Amino acid sequence: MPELPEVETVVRDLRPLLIGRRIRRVWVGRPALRTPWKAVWTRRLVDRRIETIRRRGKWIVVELDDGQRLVVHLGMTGQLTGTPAAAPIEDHTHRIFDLDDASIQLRFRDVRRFGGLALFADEKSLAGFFVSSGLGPEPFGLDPYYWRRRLGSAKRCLKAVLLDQTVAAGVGNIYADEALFEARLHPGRIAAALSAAEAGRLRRAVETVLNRAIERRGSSIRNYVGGSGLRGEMQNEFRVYSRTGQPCPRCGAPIERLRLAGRSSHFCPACQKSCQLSAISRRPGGRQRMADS
DNA sequence: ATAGGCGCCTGCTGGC
DNA sequence: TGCCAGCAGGCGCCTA
Repeated sequence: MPELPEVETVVRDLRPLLIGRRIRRVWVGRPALRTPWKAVWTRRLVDRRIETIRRRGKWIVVELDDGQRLVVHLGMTGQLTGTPAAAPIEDHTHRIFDLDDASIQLRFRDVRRFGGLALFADEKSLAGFFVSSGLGPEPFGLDPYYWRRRLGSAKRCLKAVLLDQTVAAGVGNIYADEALFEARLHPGRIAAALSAAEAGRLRRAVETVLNRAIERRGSSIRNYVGGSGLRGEMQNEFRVYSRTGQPCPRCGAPIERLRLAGRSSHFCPACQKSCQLSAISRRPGGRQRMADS
């Protein structure tokens, strides 16, 4: 569910609620999420103070005063919220952290249980985890040469490349579709076949779309809420995602849906041509790298 | 080595 | 009203 803008919103919401607070008690409901909870983690968290909260890709990193790092992934339906302790505990709440401010709790809730939490001993072991999982750079201010190299070596379609967290961390299904629309590129085009100009357009489109979504506090389709329990607003401004059959906001053609890389992909068949004929005609002597058709 | 497919879970929606 | 198929923001494992 939550992609970079949603996770960023959670982090920004949680900071004023949690920084400086000390964890007093950890309640573990269902231990077996995607990452099983280790009993020692409970002991290691008690009496630790929360120093900072940050985001890396779709991961939330809570830094504790003794150097430990509590990391949270929201999967598809995860919610990490600072909630009034008096509020009723909703179904599918799997972790509750009591704080020294007894009026508020940090709660983790996840209907589908694709998310999870883990505790790392220090920054170094957390960094090692991110490296070993191949987590790519943040999608802001990407080095254009890195971007072109990653696209140029990929024989798969653009949609698959955008979803690949080792290329850039944080883009998911919604914002991949929205970025491809913004860049006027067909999701099924082969990444290696892009011209330099097209690659640059896509790189900038990803930033544009993510920034716009952060300003709107992310997209709430069903489960997503920010760290204070508030829904996002970006779902009202989708140009293509979940708009199959509705008119393209640019040209009015009906939006189409296609299954790519195992995910549904939404695009405008008129604005996002699978063959960019104009790009080819501008390079008469160049290699015809039309790997898609 | 890469890339695609499937499974993990639960809940909701739409068609019959 | 009920049943069932299909679908959903992610990701890791398996296979070809």
